[in-house]
Amino acid sequence: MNENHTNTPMGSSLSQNASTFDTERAKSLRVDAQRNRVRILDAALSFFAAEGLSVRIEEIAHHAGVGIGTVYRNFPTKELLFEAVIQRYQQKLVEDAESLIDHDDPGEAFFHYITRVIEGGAANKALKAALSGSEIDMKAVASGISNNLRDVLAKLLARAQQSGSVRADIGADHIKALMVGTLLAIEHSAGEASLPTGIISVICDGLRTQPS
Amino acid sequence: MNENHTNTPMGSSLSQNASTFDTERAKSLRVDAQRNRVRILDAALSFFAAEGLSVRIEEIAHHAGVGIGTVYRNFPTKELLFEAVIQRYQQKLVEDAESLIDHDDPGEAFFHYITRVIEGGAANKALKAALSGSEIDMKAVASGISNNLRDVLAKLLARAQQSGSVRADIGADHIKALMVGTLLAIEHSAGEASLPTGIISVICDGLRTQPS
DNA sequence: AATAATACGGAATATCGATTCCGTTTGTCA
DNA sequence: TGACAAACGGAATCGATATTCCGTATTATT
Repeated sequence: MNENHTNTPMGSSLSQNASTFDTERAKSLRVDAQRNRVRILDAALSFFAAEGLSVRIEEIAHHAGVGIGTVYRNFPTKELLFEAVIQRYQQKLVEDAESLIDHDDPGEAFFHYITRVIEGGAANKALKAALSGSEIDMKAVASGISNNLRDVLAKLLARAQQSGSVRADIGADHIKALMVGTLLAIEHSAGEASLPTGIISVICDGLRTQPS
Repeated sequence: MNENHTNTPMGSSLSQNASTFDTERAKSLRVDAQRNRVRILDAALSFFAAEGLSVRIEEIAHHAGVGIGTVYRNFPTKELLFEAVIQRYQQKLVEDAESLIDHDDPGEAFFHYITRVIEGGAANKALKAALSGSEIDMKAVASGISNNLRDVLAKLLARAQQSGSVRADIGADHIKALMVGTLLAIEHSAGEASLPTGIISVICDGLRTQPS
């Protein structure tokens, strides 16, 4: 049917392809179609964030003020829609990290960043689903995030470690896993508003250079 | 149909009821039925642990060497079967904790316990599903675990804190959330065998009484 | 051993939600 | 403004599973 579906087994380059595809494609869309595409993405973001992957396409369509068919014309699959939504979020996270790389105090930058990501993502089921790779089998998304996020994280971490504020025996993978875990831990503690702070505190303290 | 379905909104006493129900009920079963019931629970445990809630009932039935109908006669719902499986696991966790309450070194007992639970549960998707309460909406299970586990955890924690080995600004809820998160963090890091150790280490260090 | 009471297996059914299809509507362009 | 292409909406289709049902087989009871 369509061209752009090489469905590469490895997802390394997929995120690049996908956004390129999306962007270029949008230019040749009729104005109403462009508007709808954005609406769909917005609706999808809020619903995925609030309820995770289980929301029905129909619901997203309705909230976006379009029919199901329109959703499918833009995103041939629920999974692809999800990917598109996550791509956006990922983009923000990465840019966010990049803006901190030149910060004066590497340690502060590092802790500031992971705290920010965790607090920001705590209420976002879409992000958690994407990070934890659970539900649906979206290897592409997962590794897309992995690669980009991992890179900036690695930089922030390395600087923080060199400055002596973060223990040296861990790597970017640990951080990534810990962020996912913390995110999910916080979700699990839904209710007690005070828990998140304590949990983040424990994690950060555990990451600091140990006294011994 | 059956009697024992008060479907209490609050799950406080549910776990007790359920296991009582299960046990007493079993006594009046025909011998072959008793055997099948156990087989089903065993099969369900291994499948749920390995693949989470998504396994098909048919698969569990087949592995247990019985027909689908037999599974349903014992557990009217997939959810109830899952609950029964989790109840067992929970039981073990609680007993495990209780056996450590009188340990000489409260701090050691505490860290030993959470480490053990996490390492033991790392490969168990059923436990993670139960703890994180994701997928299916099993409030009963979740709160059942919450209550029992929370109680023993609270005891272990209190003693560890009194002995000065664990920071005083956190509670059992934090621990529970952290355990869930760590479990999921480890799942996410599948692959790198070295990550789990590092992650657990970070958490434990973060929980220790801080030097400052 | 015969009968009743229980359990069993698994085909048939029910449900739920993603995805397809096509007649209708709207935007673009001459 | 008229004609054509591009989009639209949403009913109908498809697929996957949980769950029901009932004729058969097994265990318990006499």
